[in-house]
Amino acid sequence: MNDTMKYRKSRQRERILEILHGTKSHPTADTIYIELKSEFPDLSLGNVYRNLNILMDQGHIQRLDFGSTFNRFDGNPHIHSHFICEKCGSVSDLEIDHKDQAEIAGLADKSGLRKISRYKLDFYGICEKCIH
Amino acid sequence: MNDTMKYRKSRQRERILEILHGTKSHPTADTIYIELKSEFPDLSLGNVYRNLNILMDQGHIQRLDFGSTFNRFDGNPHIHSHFICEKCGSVSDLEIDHKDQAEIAGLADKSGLRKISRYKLDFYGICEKCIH
DNA sequence: CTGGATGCAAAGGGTTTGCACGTTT
DNA sequence: AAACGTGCAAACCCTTTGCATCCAG
Repeated sequence: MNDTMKYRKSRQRERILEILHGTKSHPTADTIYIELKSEFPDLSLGNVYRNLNILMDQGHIQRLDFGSTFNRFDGNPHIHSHFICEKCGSVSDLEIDHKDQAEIAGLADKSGLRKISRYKLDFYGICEKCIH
Repeated sequence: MNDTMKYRKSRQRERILEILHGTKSHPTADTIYIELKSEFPDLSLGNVYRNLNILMDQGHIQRLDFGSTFNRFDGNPHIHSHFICEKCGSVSDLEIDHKDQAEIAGLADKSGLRKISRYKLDFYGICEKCIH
């Protein structure tokens, strides 16, 4: 898949993107599938995956993975940090100052000859709900 | 699995740990399996996985995952950063100063009520070999 | 009309697991 | 002897894919 391919419009794909834009929960493919199943009774999980891949290819979303067996999807395609609760598994966005981001990017440059294009910084712990 | 379980000694498990301690390549389970197959002709891939899980449970190694379909394993159980080549897929360790590490850990604290226990910072790009 | 989009079901592929046998303590 | 370790093969589970059909442009 690459961006020279052209995609038609599809109601299912539009709705998937809308869902991802309308939530901060970073849902799994299956969660999206369940949510849309009432709207599109014939919807198949395979098609959700197909459309998620197309949306990634179009640069509208990104796939997240934190070591679990399944992936999560994020309606924000730009690299940003996440906080993963090790108790309930929830994933939330984590804001980092631009200034700090630059510092982090700088760290990598210290270490050699590689050409670094991006980094991934995620935090793990116990979320506010689970802490009590 | 938890640390109240007791494990016996097993030659296969010892060798898996030796291999992980003796390489910087962060091999996959399958790579370890292939490497040990000549030494233990009856070795099964399932047993490699079982032992990798036990070694993780014992805190001797860690599992790494960078979004590929398969995991890699690291003989160094302590959190540290990696560099992943987006062309050849190789994974190498990346040293970060203690001072800088403290800074990164501090970033997370700025952002709220969560209890953060660890972070994961990995860099992606093109490695020295692939850059030419 | 042409070629992408979909549903369905099957296939993929890494990882785990049940079972009977082997091995450590 | 008791219980963990192993090989083997099957099962798991998320994800992808082949195919016939449907639908957008």
